[in-house]
Amino acid sequence: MPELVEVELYRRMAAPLVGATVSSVDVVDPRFIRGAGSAAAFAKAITGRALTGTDRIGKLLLMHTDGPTIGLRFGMTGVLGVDGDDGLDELVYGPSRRDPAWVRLRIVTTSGELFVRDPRILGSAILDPDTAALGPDATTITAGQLAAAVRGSRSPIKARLLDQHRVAGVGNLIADEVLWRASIAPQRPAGSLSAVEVRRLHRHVRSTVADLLDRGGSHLGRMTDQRKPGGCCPTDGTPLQRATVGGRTTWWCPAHQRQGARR
DNA sequence: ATTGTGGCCTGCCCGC
DNA sequence: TGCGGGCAGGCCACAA
Repeated sequence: MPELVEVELYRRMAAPLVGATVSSVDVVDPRFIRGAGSAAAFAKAITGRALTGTDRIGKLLLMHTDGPTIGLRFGMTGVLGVDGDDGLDELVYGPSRRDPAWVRLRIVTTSGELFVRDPRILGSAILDPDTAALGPDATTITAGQLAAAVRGSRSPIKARLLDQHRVAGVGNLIADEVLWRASIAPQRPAGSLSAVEVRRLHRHVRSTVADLLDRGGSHLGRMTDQRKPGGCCPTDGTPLQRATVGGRTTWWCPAHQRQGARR
């Protein structure tokens, strides 16, 4: 599913359109538009505007104009296309087909066309999204910021990583990969992590996200393909365990991600 | 304030 | 062969 990694790739696809002008907007499915105003109001607000820049905070893609900023969220199955070219071949948990009926939004510009295909409509488009509520982006989060996000909480550490208000950009697959690499059990109360563990977690958040960007997908981690019944830890061969943590399906290695605090 | 839960939305896959 | 149930999870509304 689109996590920070996919959305960053989408942003890079959209970046060449900066400088172009929006010539027309087709809200194919009005359910895709969130926030105040109707689909018609959305189209009217950005038609004729010049695209002035792209940005990304966590999983939120921002396209600035000389008017309102366009915010795009991709949910779990959303894919961005530019000029009819899908940048990503397939999404984990997303259908591999490319049914034209799943296109929910189309923005035509003087330099090319941008569209969002989202079968389940879990994504959305919104004007001038509230970005203040998002936590620091996982690609650049500092050790101090992560420590603040974790401190004093009884929530499972995984739930804390998934909370976009605390850390922006980490989704279910990245969270499992990070905790696996950091040798921290996902259900550990966040506030129970030692200072050493928090620093270790911070290093792994930053390095894992960078690594997954290099690999080109949040599903391309070292343990991701073992997140299935019968899957084993790539490091020590221990059968991975599965449970719901923070409301999400969670896989971890019971041997090297132990419940008790370590070191 | 924090923390947890259910609903949205639909394609896909398994078992009958 | 068709059908129903379960599952996937990002995000938001809502409850305690």
